[in-house]
Amino acid sequence: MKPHLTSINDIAKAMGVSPSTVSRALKDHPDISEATRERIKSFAHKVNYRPNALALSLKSQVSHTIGIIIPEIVHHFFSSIISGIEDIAYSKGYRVMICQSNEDPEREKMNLQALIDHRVDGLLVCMSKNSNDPGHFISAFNNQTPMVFFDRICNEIDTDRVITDDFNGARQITSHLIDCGCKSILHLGTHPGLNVGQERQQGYTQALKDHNIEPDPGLIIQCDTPADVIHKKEQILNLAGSIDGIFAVNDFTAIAAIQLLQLKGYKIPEDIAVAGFGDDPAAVIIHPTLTTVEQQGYQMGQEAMQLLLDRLKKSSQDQAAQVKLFQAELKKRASTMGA
Amino acid sequence: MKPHLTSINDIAKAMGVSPSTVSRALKDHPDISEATRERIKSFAHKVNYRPNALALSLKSQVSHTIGIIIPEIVHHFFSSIISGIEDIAYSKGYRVMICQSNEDPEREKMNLQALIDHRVDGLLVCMSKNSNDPGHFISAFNNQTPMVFFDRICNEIDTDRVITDDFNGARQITSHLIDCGCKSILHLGTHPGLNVGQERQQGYTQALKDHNIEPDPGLIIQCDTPADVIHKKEQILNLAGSIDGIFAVNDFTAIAAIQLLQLKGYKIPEDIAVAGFGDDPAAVIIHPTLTTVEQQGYQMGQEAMQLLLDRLKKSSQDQAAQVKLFQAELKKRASTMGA
DNA sequence: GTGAAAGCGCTAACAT
DNA sequence: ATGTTAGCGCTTTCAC
Repeated sequence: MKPHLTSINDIAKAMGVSPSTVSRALKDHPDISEATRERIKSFAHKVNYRPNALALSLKSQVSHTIGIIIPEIVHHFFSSIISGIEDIAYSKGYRVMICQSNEDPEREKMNLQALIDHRVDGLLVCMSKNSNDPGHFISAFNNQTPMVFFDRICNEIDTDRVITDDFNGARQITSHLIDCGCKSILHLGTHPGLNVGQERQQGYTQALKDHNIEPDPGLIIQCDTPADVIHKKEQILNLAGSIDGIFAVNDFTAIAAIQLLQLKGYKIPEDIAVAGFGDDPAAVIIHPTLTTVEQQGYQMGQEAMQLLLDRLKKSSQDQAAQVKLFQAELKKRASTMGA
Repeated sequence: MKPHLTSINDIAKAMGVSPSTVSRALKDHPDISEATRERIKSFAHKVNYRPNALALSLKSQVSHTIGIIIPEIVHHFFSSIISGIEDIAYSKGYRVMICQSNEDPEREKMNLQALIDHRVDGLLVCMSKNSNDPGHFISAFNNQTPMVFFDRICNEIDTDRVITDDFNGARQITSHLIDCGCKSILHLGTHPGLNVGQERQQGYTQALKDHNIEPDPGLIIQCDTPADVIHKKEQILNLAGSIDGIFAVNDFTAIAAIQLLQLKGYKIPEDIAVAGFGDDPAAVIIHPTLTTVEQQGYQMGQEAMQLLLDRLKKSSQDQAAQVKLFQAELKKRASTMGA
């Protein structure tokens, strides 16, 4: 029951010419006479002819489609990135296929395969949290698939990267906490496996050292979601009495911590100053508003797509890998400073 | 510099058999002898053979790809829907192409065209706000393109729909405001053109009537974004003294209103109770937590994809249009009720 | 200025 | 049990 959209062959038959003539006429090939060209074009327009992108891709070996692999769409930072990618892609005549890995390496692997099966021209990837083995990405890369990583990169692959300066952002925000008078700052951090988390933790540690504060391993907890905050609430509350600041690896976690602490009677920022990372929209909704650093998701998405396009233009592999580092701008808000 | 992934022809040549034998062997056709089958399969595996989805689609006239047209990805409700769609699609071997219209009818039109050019098997659509003329959707539908609308439907097209019971949700929440003692409720509503907005406004009006309150046209303002709230703050503040409740068409607008009113010294909910619509994550972050109704984006996405799959199975048009109405569950929170 | 033919990768009737 | 052929829709070289 499929529509059977009219093809070049249909037009050729209907007009008593050959398919090649139709093809040429439609793309204003100089060989075709003015008369036939117009005749064919107007007919094509009348029957609402549209070239079959699939056939075009098969023929030309270029699909004008790029694949995105992302942990999850429902996440302000990630959806902003997708939006940036999509806007650039759209303006350049590219379509995007989006797959979410849901932080599952198996699914990530299958997504990759499916996108390659669809012969995408290139890949934009943000790795899943639990990706222990990037083997599938490595072999795809070795197989000449143009790739650009964003946010969560793959260290083993030497290709373009679009990342936030997580180290510096964390260093800045931790410095800011210290400037606000914090002496004992808890870090709610993420998996050791995640580059972004590690960078942030190192930035935190560096800032402490910058201010001659000895980092205390007891003040680093692996806790990077609101659920984790609930789960580790005892541990956090036990520490709460002896700390005066918290730097959380992301805003949701920071917000969950604020809510937990407020519930127990702590005043934010008077008793404990709290800072997050990312500048999620919720950061200006929580009371007190959350000090954080802004991550430019939309722009990062745009940049990633642009890098991929550049890479597609040139002969793929033989260009040096570019790294676009986005500075995270500090947003000082009420959760760290008195009104 | 493209990789040239190995094709069935390559395998055939390498093994001294015909392409059709390879094709058959790979799909366990009974005609092929155990021996050749295994020989071919293991070779294919060794060279990492992967079928070209483009060729398959061109041949079979089925792309196993569906198109999504959505106003914007960066929006919790919409990204949840996409996630639901993607999960079902993925599990059934479908890929999705996502296009955002950015509420621009022109772009929406081009998106539609591009997806059709790519020969998607079907379309999942949430119309743009400013779509005055749904002509392009109508002609695509008449041209047999399977379509399912979600959230913002197209009244002119008789096909499957997945929607929230906006009327009932708004009626419930307005009733709740009245139960909380509100006598004079301001409605911050949306464009007259949007079905969802209209339904919500009618639900609001109905609830007032249910309680013998005469609806006051002066208490309905077109204001459906935080930016609108800023823009119309004078108007809202002028009314603030004489109202005791607000029902906003969505949560962001409700939150912006709360923030505006709090800034001016109003106590929520004591002076003015406020309710939203959608149960955005921010609803439990704002203080006081926001009373709202829950919209099940993820489930709606799943359902929409399922309807489309059903539609693809059958002979397209000749089945009655289904409507899946999701009830919006009332979430009573602090913004309408004393602690 | 236009047509015929081959081929992108794959499948399926139709041979053998 | 395997090969040949044609064709999905399109482009492009090569003829005429």
